[in-house]
Amino acid sequence: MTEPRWLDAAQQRDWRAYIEGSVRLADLLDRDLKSKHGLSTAEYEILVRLSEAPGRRLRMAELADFASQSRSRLSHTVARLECKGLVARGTCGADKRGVNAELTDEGFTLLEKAARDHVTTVREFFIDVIDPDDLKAIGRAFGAVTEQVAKVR
Amino acid sequence: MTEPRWLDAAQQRDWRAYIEGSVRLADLLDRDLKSKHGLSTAEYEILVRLSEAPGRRLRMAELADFASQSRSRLSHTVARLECKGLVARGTCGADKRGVNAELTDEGFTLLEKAARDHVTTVREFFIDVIDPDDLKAIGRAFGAVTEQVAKVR
DNA sequence: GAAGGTTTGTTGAAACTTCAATCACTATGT
DNA sequence: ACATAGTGATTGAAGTTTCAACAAACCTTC
Repeated sequence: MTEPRWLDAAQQRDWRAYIEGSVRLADLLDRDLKSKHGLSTAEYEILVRLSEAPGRRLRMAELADFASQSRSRLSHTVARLECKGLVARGTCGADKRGVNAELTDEGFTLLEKAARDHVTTVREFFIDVIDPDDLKAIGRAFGAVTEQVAKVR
Repeated sequence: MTEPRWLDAAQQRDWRAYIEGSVRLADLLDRDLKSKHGLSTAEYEILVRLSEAPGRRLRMAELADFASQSRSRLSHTVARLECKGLVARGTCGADKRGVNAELTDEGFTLLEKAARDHVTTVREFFIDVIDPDDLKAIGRAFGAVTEQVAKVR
C-alpha cells in the first residue's frame, strides 16, 4: 500500500477551517431562508436561476445544471414549487420530451423579497467578515475547483 | 422598504463561484467516500473526530459540536454506525444522562483506509488546484465566518 | 427536599434526497 | 422504414435529515 501525500499542518488547518465554516454557513443560510420565506436553499437557487433566464423559463436539464442539482432532485423540487404556485411547468415547442419550468409572477414577487433578506444575511456572515482580497482568492480557488470537478463528470 | 446593500459585480461573481464550487466538491467527495468505503461525508466526519479524541471516545454532545451536526442527526447517524459495527455506545460515568460514542477497532481500520483515499481526492480536486496563498486566504476567511456564525447561535 | 428550570440524548413522523427503473421521444445506422 | 441506442424527464421506494415532542438526569433556589 503506497503512502498517500498527507496534508501538512497548515494545509490541514485551512482545509478544516473551510469544512467547518462552509457547513455552518450553509446551515445558517438555510434556516434563515426557511424561517423568513419558507424556502430551502435549493428552492431559492432554482428561483434565482429562473428569474435570470430569458422569459424567466428554462428547460429542466439546463436548470438542473445551473442549480448544481441532479435531475431527479430537480423534478421533485420543482413539483413542490409548482404546488406552492411559484413555478409552472409546460412543454417546450421543438423537442417534445423537453419540459420548461417558468417562474410565476407570484414566484417572482416572493423571490424579490427573499433576495433582499438573503443578501443581507450573506453580507453579515460572509462578505463583510472577509477581507476583500481574500474574497477574490475564494473566487479564483472555487472557480478552479469547479473546473477540475467538471473534467471528470 | 429600505433598499439592501446589493453585492457589486465582482463580489457576486466570487460568491457564486464559491457556491457552485463548494456544492460540486461536496457532491464529489460524498460519492467518492460512498462508492469506495460505503461512508457518507457525515459518517466519515464522525469517525475522524472520534479517532482523534482521547480514548477514541466522545460524548454525543461534544461529537455533535465537532462534527457540526445537530444532536438529533447525530443520534440517527451513530445508530447506523453502531449497526455497521464501526462505533459503540456506552454510558459515561459521572453524568448519567451522558452517552459516549467510541470508535471500534473495526471502525478505526476502515477509517485508516478511507482517509488515505479521501486525502488523495481532496488533493486532486481542492488542495492541488489552488494557489497556496489562496488556500491561506480560504483558511482565514472561513475561520472568520465560523466565528461570526458562532456569535448568534 | 421539592419545585421549577435547564441540559442531554432519543424517538417518530414528516420532509427531502438518492437511486434504480421506467416511459416517451429523438437520433443514428443499415 | 426499421431496429437500436441515446436523451429528457419523471416516478416510487429506500435512505437520510429535520422538526417537534419527550423522558431522564442534573442544577438552582427557596
